[in-house]
Amino acid sequence: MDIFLYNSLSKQKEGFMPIKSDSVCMYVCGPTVYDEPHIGNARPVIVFDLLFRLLRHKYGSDKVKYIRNITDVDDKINKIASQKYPDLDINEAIREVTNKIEIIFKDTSIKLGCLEPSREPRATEHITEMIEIIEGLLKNNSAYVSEDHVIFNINSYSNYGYLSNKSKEDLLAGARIEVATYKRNPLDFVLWKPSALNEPSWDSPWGKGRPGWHIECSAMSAKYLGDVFDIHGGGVDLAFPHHENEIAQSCCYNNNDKMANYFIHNGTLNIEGKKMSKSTGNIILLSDTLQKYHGSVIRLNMLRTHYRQPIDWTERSLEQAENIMRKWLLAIETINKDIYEEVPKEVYESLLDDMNTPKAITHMHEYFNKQEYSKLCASLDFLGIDLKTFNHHIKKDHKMPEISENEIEVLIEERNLARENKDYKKSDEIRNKLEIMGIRLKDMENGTAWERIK
RNA sequence: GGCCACGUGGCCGAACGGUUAGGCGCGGGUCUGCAAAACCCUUUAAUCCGGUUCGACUCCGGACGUGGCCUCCA
Repeated sequence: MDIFLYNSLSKQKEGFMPIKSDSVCMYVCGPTVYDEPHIGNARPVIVFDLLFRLLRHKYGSDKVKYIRNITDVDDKINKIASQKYPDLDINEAIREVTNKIEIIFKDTSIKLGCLEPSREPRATEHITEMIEIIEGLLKNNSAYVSEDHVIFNINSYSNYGYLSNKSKEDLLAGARIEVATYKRNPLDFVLWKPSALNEPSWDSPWGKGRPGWHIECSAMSAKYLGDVFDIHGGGVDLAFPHHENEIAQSCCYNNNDKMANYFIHNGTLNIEGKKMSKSTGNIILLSDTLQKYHGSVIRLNMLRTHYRQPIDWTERSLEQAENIMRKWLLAIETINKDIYEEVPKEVYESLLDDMNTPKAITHMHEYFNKQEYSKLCASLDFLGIDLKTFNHHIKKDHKMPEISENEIEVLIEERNLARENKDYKKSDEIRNKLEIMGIRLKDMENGTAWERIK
């Protein structure tokens, strides 16, 4: 059975055929490490982790190469670095910022149940490769030097705009771009730019400077995956200009008509019905959400929406996801989780069909209803939804009440004594008292259990 | 203004040219001293206007709405 994926190049679902029949190469645009990861960053991380898992299942875990870059050269980074560490040398300050954010990002990815990519190359470690491509583009007349900048000449690539379905004419017509004096054409973009003293810089044939945004992906994807590879992924907002420019650069440099065979884009994310936006403060940091919800809940909530659909990220949907998780967890506790179980057919086939996770989750509800808990468990495992640590998360909650466990136990005993004496007024008082403190009692056949409520 | 995606029941969210999606929530019930949990039952749909068709939520056109990209935010 083939994997079917929606290819942004052809604008349709296609059966996936890798270049080499027995292995797969995938490149995904990773984070610019200048600020703490937010919920919007989580979507591509989770979506492409799922694709990685799916490909590994089909082709073998050692047959899939997944490269996710780390963009650690960017003017936003410079700004933050000089603000945060005004006393440090700019390069050291930048390293402080990027190292710190990179660690948080990786730690967060793990909490979201994501496997580590095969490699996470940093842009600053590939300046040489970028310069090499830029030199080649100059030789080709695909680029020109102007006012110490190296600029890509858009007219040297006839297919420009194909991926994002834009014509050069339309782009020019709608251009609100302030035309920089060093650009011959407003759509031309920067490959290399000069650096001021307070900006990071590397030596180059064009003087001390730094790379433009797009060139790093062309350089790193070629280095680790080859001139043409199977899958290039990222958020749909990257299709233009980022991926479009990458394609133009890579194809002109290699004299190819393609960079990757499949471009896969995940949809955008809104928060409580409104556009996510840093400037208006409509943004949710993953660290905040992770304090309230386990990573598995975030992951399940993300996968309840098909990856190409826009998601409206709401507190309510998160609560729903958590309800489902709790329900499933209780069921699964009754079975032996250590018995290895292959991913059930219905779930696997749903995922093969352009990663239809909502459909897969529907099947999981069916398993639950039919009490086929081992199938449910295997499905969760395949989706990377980790029940074991979710389990711990619930138990951890129980250990951190504002009143001590001892005090709770004492009150429970007191209440049970009252119940035996049919003093229900007193027993209800105790129940209410605990409820106010966030402790809910459950009278089971073999005693009274309690749990923290939110 | 240009290009694109989407608009399903209280909420989330699929499939499909003709048959009940599913989940969450609400309501009712069983259980319980009362609750909670669990289980059972129940509820409802397709933004609007045309067209194609024996038949459209599903295909086509238009309107309206939401969102994305065109401004180095995934």
